[in-house]
Amino acid sequence: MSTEMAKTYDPHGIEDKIYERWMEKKYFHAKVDPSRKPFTIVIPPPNITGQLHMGHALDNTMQDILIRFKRMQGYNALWQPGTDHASIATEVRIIENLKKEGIDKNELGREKFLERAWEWKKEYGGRIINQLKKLGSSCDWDRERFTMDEGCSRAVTEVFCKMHEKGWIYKGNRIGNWCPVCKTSISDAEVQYEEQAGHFWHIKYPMIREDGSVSTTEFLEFATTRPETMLGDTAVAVNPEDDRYRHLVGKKVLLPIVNRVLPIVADSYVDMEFGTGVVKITPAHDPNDFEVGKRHNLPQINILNDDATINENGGEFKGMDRYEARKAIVARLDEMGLLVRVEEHTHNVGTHDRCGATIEPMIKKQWFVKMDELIKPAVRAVQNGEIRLIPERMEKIYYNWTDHIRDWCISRQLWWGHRIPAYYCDACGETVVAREMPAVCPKCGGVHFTQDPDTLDTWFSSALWPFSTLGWPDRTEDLKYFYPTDVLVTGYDIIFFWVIRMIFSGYEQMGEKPFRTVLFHGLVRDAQGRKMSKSLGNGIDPLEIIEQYGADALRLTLITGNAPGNDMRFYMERVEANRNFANKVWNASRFILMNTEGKTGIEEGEAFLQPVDKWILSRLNKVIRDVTENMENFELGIAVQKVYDFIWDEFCDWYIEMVKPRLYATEDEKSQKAALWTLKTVLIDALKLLHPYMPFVTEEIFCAIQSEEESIMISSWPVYQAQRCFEKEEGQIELIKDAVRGVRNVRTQMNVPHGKKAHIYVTSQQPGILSVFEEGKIFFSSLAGASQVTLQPDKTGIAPDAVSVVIHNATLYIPFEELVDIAQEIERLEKERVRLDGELKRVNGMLGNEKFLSRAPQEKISEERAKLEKYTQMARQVQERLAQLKK
RNA sequence: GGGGUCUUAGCUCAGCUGGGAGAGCAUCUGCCUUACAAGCAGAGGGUCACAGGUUCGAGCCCUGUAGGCCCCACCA
Repeated sequence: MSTEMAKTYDPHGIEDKIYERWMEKKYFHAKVDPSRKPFTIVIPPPNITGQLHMGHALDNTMQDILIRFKRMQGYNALWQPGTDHASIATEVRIIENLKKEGIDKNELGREKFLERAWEWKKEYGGRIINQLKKLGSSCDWDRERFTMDEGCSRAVTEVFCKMHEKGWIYKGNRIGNWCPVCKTSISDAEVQYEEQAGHFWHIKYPMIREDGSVSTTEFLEFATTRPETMLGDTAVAVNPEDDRYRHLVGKKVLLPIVNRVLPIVADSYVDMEFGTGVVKITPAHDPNDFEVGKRHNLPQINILNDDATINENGGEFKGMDRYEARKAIVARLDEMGLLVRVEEHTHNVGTHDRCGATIEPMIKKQWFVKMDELIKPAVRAVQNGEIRLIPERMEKIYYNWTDHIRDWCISRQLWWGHRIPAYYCDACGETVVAREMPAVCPKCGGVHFTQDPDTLDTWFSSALWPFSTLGWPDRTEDLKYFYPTDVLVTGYDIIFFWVIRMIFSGYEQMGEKPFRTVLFHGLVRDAQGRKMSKSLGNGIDPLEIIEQYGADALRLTLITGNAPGNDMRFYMERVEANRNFANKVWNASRFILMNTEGKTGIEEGEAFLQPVDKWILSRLNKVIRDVTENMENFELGIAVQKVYDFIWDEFCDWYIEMVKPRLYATEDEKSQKAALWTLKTVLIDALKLLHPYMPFVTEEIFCAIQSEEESIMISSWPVYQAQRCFEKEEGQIELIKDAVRGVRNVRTQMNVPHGKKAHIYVTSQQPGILSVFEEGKIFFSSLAGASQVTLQPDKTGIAPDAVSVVIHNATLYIPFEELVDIAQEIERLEKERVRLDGELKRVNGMLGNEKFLSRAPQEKISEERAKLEKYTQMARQVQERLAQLKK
């Protein structure tokens, strides 16, 4: 960068240029190095279909902050990147595209379809990676992985086979969730319940008499939300305790339309209080009924095709769509006089989280992972603190899931994904699960096999991500060195899909946790607090924000102003405010650069530090300590807030303003060098503290301001230094600041024009205080409009109508030429008196309380005593002044 | 039905282990002071939802009430 820095910071061009340089220099690359401590984060792999959205931006900003922080602290920091094949999401997109070309998936065939999918991956898989780069993400791109690459696929097969050998993966005929649009089964976690307005149809089935004839007078009435499922009814059930129906148990009713005879069974599942206390039982299309059916050995009659049209078991309704059939069946029942009434009814309907279609419970042969044993170490790890969840409340949500866990349905009737390594003997049908296609059937000796057509749930491979990306199942050096990883950063919305599954997979396959800490964040919502969604069109594109305001401003916006794990609202005003901060940093740096340019021997300045230099160094020192501590506790927003306040308030608004006169005065070279040295030193450390959050602007300035180090991102993190702690000077400068603020305040209140200077008298009985002001005289002329500063023990010679400012141990007087409104001045001092009286009352209340004195910590008591002393002293000064004025 | 969470300035939110209520934006008043008007200086504005309790001391801990949001379960 040239000495000519632009007046305002423009991130355009700068960001891309810096990122390219980082890449060329391989700063992101981490290699195994036993002499250094590793720090590892694996990225939640974005879908190859994905476009960067605000959720990604937040997630990756947090990870980048942690990685950059640790890298600067000297850790061998690895951020392992990659992408997810996202089986169903991608498959849906490819089918859509095929449709546009008029091609049907099934006609195309599996092989050709997969070719298309890989082409898609090639074309779009890198898109989101480039978008992550725009954000500044310092991932080790040389290690980029993909859930379906050779290594990850091998890991998947390995895990499937191992768990099958253990008996923890099994194939079962069970009722599951079927998506009739995607034509695949889905796991419980993928079902999203939506409240929908529907109907409650009250229907009655005629009783069958002892002699087998159908009663025309006796009926059993019940209600249903899905009348079409009656085609698959195989019983009606009542509660065994229900006196109304007890005598009917064992008798039969006639299922109208299909004329099937149904037994009346007793089952405690039926709630007597609800509806009529009678439930129709459809074992093939309802999970509860399925269980009831098993208990009573009821037949299961599947009435649906895979596309949710009625199959041959539906008789005359065959071929109709499920909802058409519903209408037709209701109409028929009405004709038959069996429809009692229809009620409006809102109920929860299960939908597929990908396509929104209403799912149908169906009995299918599917592969499952048995969860009861697998989950145990995962629960224990969180209980005993081996894995820490942040914020802590996530633990309860975690247990809430683990306590009610059910077996995980992992097979999907899709083509894009890891194909299940199960092979069926063409001759005898024997199932062989193996890492490769078997040569000979162990049962019949047959040599021809057909592989299971299904693929695995996309989360099956992501569950292995923390170790598959490091080389597992091979015992690689990377794996030994970087595993377990340190932090996982993700949204709380995928705790069940992903986090828990990684944890149990880590323990099962690696015998160890996959990460030490899980840092959860919330959702980024729009300014009205609504979820950003395509359908609402309220999404804000992070790339547009970066284009307009820069990545640094976006990052800061996402990281501040909300507590960990909470949702946040995204406001353009906040982005602007943060862009302004970047500009503030830029301009402060520009100022320092302008003043240091061409100056030599600045480093000599350290020997001639003045109190104000020591004050800012001491403050910086404490900020370094606090910020580091906050970051180590993952309090990222709090940490950066402190950096922000330090830079803007203390460094820019106070320190820089305070040293300006020393920079402009050339006669005192030592003082000037001390100021320049301090400016540079504080700026560089402050930039370092800020770098994880705002990597681009800090790098640009860092490179311009110094030439010793080639990049801020590989510079070392500032550390607290005991010798930079200057308590005395901190106290002195705070006193000066109080006085300056006081003077400014009265000047504004008295409407003194900005250019008008005034003589300021500082009076104090304490010589020590006067000497502080002696050194601080200059600040009053530069910051408080003083024409002259006079120090003296009392008010001798000061105009009686001078305006006064009371601070601790000193009173300042400002005589103005114009007549001062005495009444107004009295009012102002009265207000001050009231304020001080309030403070004194509070302090005296505490110190007058026996119990406080006996129980409060000593430190707190002496703190309050010091305040008592201070306020008493100030109150006395105000009183004295009031007495004078009222004379 | 089970669980979580929120209620703090006009708005959006911080407030980490209990010890004198904060920020950004907005509002008002002055300033183009040679780093920055994307700025500087100053000001106003809060019974920390309500009611109890614990404590020397509560925005923070406990109990209850009211209202909002979310997750899980899915009673046909």
